[in-house]
Amino acid sequence: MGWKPTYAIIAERIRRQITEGQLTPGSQLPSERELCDEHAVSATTIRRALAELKNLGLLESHQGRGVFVREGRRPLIRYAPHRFWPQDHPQASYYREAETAGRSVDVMAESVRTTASERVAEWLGIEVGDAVVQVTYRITMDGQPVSSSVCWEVARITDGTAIADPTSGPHAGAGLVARYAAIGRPITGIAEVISARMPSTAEAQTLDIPSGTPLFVIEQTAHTASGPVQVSEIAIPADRYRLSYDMPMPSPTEE
Amino acid sequence: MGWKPTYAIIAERIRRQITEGQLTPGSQLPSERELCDEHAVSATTIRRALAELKNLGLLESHQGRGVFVREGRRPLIRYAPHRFWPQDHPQASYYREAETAGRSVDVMAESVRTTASERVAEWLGIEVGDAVVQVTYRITMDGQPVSSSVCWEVARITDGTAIADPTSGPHAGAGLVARYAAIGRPITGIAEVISARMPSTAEAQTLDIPSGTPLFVIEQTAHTASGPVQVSEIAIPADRYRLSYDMPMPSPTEE
DNA sequence: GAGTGGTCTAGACCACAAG
DNA sequence: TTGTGGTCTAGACCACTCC
Repeated sequence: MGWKPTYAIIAERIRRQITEGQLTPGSQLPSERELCDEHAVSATTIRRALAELKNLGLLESHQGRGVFVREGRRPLIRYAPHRFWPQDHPQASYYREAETAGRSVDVMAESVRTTASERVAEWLGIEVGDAVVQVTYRITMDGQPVSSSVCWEVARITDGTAIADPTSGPHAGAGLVARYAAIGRPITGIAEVISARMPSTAEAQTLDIPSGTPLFVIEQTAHTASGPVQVSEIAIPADRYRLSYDMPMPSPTEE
Repeated sequence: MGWKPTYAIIAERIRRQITEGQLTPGSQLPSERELCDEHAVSATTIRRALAELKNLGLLESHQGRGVFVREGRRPLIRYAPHRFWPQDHPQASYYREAETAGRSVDVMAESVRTTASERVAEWLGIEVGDAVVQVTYRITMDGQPVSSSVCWEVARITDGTAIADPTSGPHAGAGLVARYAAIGRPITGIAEVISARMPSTAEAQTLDIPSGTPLFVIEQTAHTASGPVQVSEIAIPADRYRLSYDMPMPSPTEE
């Protein structure tokens, strides 16, 4: 029962060196060859031990340079539902989040006009093949990508209005509540469904996700009185954000 | 640029066999030795390819038996804030969730009286060392653990009331809103902060988490008019639940 | 060029499951 | 007993980084 494989023992040793401060964030570990001698095991066993710790997000390796103790930036907090409210400014909420965190934000957005897939059609309550405006976003803060998302809007509703193209015009960069308020279709509610999974290798690459870090996937639906008008699939590496939801209870006096 | 390591190519091949239905959920793969011959590579390379897919949650292996395609149960949905409302029944919400999913639920709860740690004290707005009631829950559905949580309540508030011990008395098994309503301290709001990370080996064991599945960690705070009365740290394997949040917007005219 | 991590090989031994 | 996955070894070659 008490037995542990060698690689796990070594991983535990190194882990303790990190938590006890002998290995500080950003510092470099001895090379794999040196670790082999130090622990008197073969290279594969050392590699297996290091792989465990990389998978836990404690180490990161760079080919040709070495293995280093990861230094984690504090995750931002994504406040809901506050983030959706256009308080003083109608700007999209990540601008405020970056500002309060003292980070510089960069947004890449591309919009294309396309037709609804089966999934999007059902989600938006329209027919397959109906025209939709699809926008892909990629948001980086201080050069680090923090989210990538795809967003679909019903073209029939926004066509000919000031918000027809989310990436240009007077309301570019505005939050969705402000945008739909501008065309007289106020958002009545937003629903989010959160899942978490490991990123694919492609996602890990484009979002610069260290191994061992999961991905939040948020399916967001914005409703108006006449039905959903915008849906988004938002991917956020879980080491960049925490998701906060504030849920006030209606007072029991009127029950 | 286009080069991929052998193990990645093999992993991709096997992955395609799964997505295209040649390997059905629950079915067994050829043994590692057979796969070596089939793909003309060494055992380590095959193992590396299988490790990738196990890490993605597509495969699971059992020593002495073989490697199998995992069959995933559909994740439940945890509806917030609805789940907190004591609609017809004051029962805790997982009972309803299990019922609608047609699963049998089993709850293990243990309460102890202890003192507040620094973290819990700050969280609850009390002093370090103040008396708290700590409850640990472990909820299983159809024999599969779906969450484990630790919950702290301010003893000064509940002492001497009908809800002093959350695990016994007339309100055992009731939701927190119902419980605090019963002592005349209605919950005015609930806040949740969600993070996701990979489980530790201990967590993976007790929650029966397959490798490659992250863990939701929810920090939940229940507020009354006079401040927080209960905080919980809830751990949920991300393949068991999706987290839904419904956020209606107050209409600009009234309410 | 020297040192680093990344990949791969061929083979050994072990623990576990099933007939 | 046979076949399975799990661990480990010793050594090779490659790609990358830095001097």
